Amino acid sequence: MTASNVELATDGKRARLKAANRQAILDAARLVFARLGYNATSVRDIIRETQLAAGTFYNYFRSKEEVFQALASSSAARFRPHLQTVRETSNNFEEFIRGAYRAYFNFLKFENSDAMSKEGPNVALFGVRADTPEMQAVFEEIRNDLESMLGVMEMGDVDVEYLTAAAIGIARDLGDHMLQRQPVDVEAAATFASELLLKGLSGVLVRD
Amino acid sequence: MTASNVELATDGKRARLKAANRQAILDAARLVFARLGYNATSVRDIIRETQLAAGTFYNYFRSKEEVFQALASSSAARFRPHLQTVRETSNNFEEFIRGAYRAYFNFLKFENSDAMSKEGPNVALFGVRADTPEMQAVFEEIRNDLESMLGVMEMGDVDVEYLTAAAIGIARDLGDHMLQRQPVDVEAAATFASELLLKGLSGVLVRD
DNA sequence: AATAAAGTTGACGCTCCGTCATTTTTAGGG
DNA sequence: CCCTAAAAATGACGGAGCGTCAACTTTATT
Repeated sequence: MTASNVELATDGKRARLKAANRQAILDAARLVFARLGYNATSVRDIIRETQLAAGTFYNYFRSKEEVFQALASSSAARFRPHLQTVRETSNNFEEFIRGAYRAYFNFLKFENSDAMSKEGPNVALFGVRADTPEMQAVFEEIRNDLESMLGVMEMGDVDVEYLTAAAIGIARDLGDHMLQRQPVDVEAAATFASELLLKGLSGVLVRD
Repeated sequence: MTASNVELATDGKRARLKAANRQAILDAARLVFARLGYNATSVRDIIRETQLAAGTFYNYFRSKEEVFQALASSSAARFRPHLQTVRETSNNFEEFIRGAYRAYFNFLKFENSDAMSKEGPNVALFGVRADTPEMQAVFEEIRNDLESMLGVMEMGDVDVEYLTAAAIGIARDLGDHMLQRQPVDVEAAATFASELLLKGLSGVLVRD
């Protein structure tokens, strides 16, 4: 290794190119999935959109599914900081719920504003039917949030797993319908979901 | 045509065989989807499970997608009578909601008890990401139910489309989680969903 | 029995799959 | 600067699935 290690950020041409190629494949996949729909897309369609050869694809991903999962994971990873901000700035359960729905619907709106997917909306996060570790992590994260915030309050008990599932189910389907309306009204959807869940919570609480 | 038309139900060997072949393909598809998962299944995998030749498949369906949609439609069609019964035997909004969730979760339990799908549960109805006309019809049906039942009551206004979306979203995701628990407790899930929605409704009502 | 109509069949040309031996590119020591 | 080893890219290859179609078989009709 040379004494003066000038390039710190990129760390050699090798790694730089590798990252660039990987990203090129991801970008191409995103584009082609949007253009043809996931099912109709072939690995060749994706690789053809890049400057790379067919075989090179398999140096980076094992299959079309794996690229999709990588996209889904990255989507979930991009969302997590938003959720983190909401968690930090919320002073109570209600604020957290409202903030989380607003953050998710906003995220959905912007993720879907660039490339319109052919097979329905929702390239992003929950709408997608991929169960990547990253997505499960978001589920667990929300579940933990709900659990701790409800625990702090002087309230009865509740099936937190079901509550989380319901909260996410509402987000998914309401999100789909929100995106189909013109113009897309994030606040309206967030308010609807929040009110429903907050009031509904009183129905599923079991007093000790 | 012969004067004495003995066979009324089946109406000739031609039609009988056609129906049998179609059903054989559907059965095979259901089996193979469950065995390999939808994405990994090929048309050849399906046809190989029958006594038919490859080309024959295309006399009945245009693609794997179309078989899947047929299965999804039939699932939705099987569910509709259950919903109809609930509608007829319910005396008020609350009974309808409780009955509908119970009916759906029950349906889900039995539809998934025979063949375990590999790529997650939910071959049935909503869990499936196919938007067949038959499925949209169920959405509209529920939407109409909610609209008319809420209209009859002396209550405020509500965004019925969003309410329907939320109700179905809850059903979908709660249903997934219900199926993963041992033993599957339909009543618990139905109660949870019903209480949540019924109480939640008061949150999304806008007084006139 | 003869003919028409409907339906089945499997082979065909095509595309995509994932692999792999070969070639090209980069890293780093002498 | 050069030379070797490791890393990575390449595209051709065997295998499989795709949807079609001309030939064939089965059913209906007169």
